[in-house]
Parts: sequence; C-alpha cells; structure tokens
Amino acid sequence: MAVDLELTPKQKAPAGAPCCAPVVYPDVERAQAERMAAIAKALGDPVRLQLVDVLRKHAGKVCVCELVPLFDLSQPTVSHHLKVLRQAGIVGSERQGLWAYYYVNGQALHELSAWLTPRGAEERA
Amino acid sequence: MAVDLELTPKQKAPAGAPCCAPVVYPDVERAQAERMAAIAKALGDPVRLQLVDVLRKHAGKVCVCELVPLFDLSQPTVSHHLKVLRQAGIVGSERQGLWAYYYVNGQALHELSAWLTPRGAEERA
DNA sequence: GCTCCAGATCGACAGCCATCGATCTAAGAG
DNA sequence: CTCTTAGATCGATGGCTGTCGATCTGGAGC
Repeated sequence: MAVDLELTPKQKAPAGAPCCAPVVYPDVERAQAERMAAIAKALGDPVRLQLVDVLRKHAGKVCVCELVPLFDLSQPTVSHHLKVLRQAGIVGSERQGLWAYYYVNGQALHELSAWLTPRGAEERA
Repeated sequence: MAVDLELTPKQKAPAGAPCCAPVVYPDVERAQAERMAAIAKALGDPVRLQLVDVLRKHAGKVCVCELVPLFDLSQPTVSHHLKVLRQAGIVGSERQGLWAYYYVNGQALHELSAWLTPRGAEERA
C-alpha cells in the first residue's frame, strides 16, 4: 500500500508551469470504472436499493404484484425501476402467465462489493 | 435468509381485490436504504468512482492539482465531483496553504460493502 | 502594497431521470 | 369471443445533474 506520495506540492509553481506532474492514470481502470459506476448508479436510488433488499431477503423469485404495494409509487414507476435494475444486470426476471417474477443476480452485487474492498482494506492493484 | 415465499400468486385475483397481500415492509430499512443509496449515488459516476480509486491507491492525501489533470475535465467540474463525494462522506479534505488534499474515508465504502454482502454471499447466480 | 496561483463557488445551459396517467399486450376466467 | 387482470411501454413534465466559463477567496511571494 501507500504509493510514495507525501503531499507533493511543496511550493508555489514558478511561472506558467503546471503545479504538479500529470500523474498519468492508466485507463485500464476506465472500463471497469464505467461498469462499477453503472452498478452503483442503479443502486443510487432508495427505491431501487430497497427493491434489491426485498428481493434478496426473499431469496427466491418475487412477484411484481407484491413489490408494487411496498412503495407509495405507481405501478409504471416500480416497473421502471425494475427495468433499470435489470439493465444493470442486478436483477433478472421471469414471466409465468400473468405474473412476472424478479430475483437478484448476486454476481453484479458481488462485483461492486469486491471493488469496494480490494483485499484486506487497501492495497495497490 | 429465505422467507417462505414461493411464487405467491397462483390464480387470478377474483374481483376488484388486490392480487397479492401488501406484504408490509418495515421501514426500519428505509433510513438505511437512503443512506446506502446516497453513497451508491455518489459512486454512480465514472469520474467520481475513478477519483475514489485514485485516492484509495495513493493511500495518503492527494493534492487536487494532481487529480485535475487525470481527467479531461475542467477544474470546476473536478471540484464539483469532489464536493459530491465529500457530502456523501466518502472522502475528506484538508487545506494546507494554497493546496487542498483529499483522502478516502474508508468507513462509508465499508458501510456499502457490508450492506452488499450480508454474510455468506449468495447461492444463486 | 501588488501580483499570481490553487481551489471553491456562481450562473447558465443541456441532457438525463423519476414520476405520473394513459395506453398497449398478453394471458386467465367465464 | 369478451372481460378482466398483471405488467410493460409511451409521452409529458418537473426536477436534478454534469459541464463549462467567469468570478471570488485567500495564501505565497515579491
């Protein structure tokens, strides 16, 4: 851990020179960052996060008709949130007759979780 | 966890009755959901997620002047993103003379990570 | 004092997003 | 076939958000 980096700039930049080195950041991370951000963004709404929470607690497939009354929201809105979660790969759905059942795809959540805790607190990649 | 729930609705709702029980959801979760969603939302932008990534890798405090050239963005925009992260409690800042140094507050990330993995991961995929 | 620099804030603007009512689709019941 | 129900989609709308240039703040150096 800990790149050798100790409050780098020590004094004012001389003239028109940039105060700090560019510190080019390998964009190997960029693709992964986009993916992680997409997952996080999908979870970035209290309603969607609660939807995931409910689906996860039920551990099995849950009917949409059970999800709608949990929130003080219209059915189209809940449907919209489920769609967002589906497109982010966080949940999956399955239709059986009139009803649609949703379930959590643990993979996506695990991906984000793994990024959040990169092995033993912090460590270089 | 696994609540006993197996594809609840078996047949069409009779008349004007709702098809499923409301399944009242304890809003004890609601406060936590808002908190988790706020953290996730702050991470829901690729730039902010990369900022956190960089700060984390450096393990120490990093000067803003080093962060700006990492992205093809104006200084006010980077400053804005840092502010969002700060307000979400994900990063902290410290000013020293002309420079401002940012660092990751592991707590917030750990909170979200803990919520994402509520114990023994998941079994289905 | 004055000047320059680092960084935050402001104001504006475009694009996105959560929400709704209305509508569409498909399936079960009669 | 007809009616009803579950759910998705559409269209509109108001609010939020990412971005920028311009400006403000305050410390460093002269």
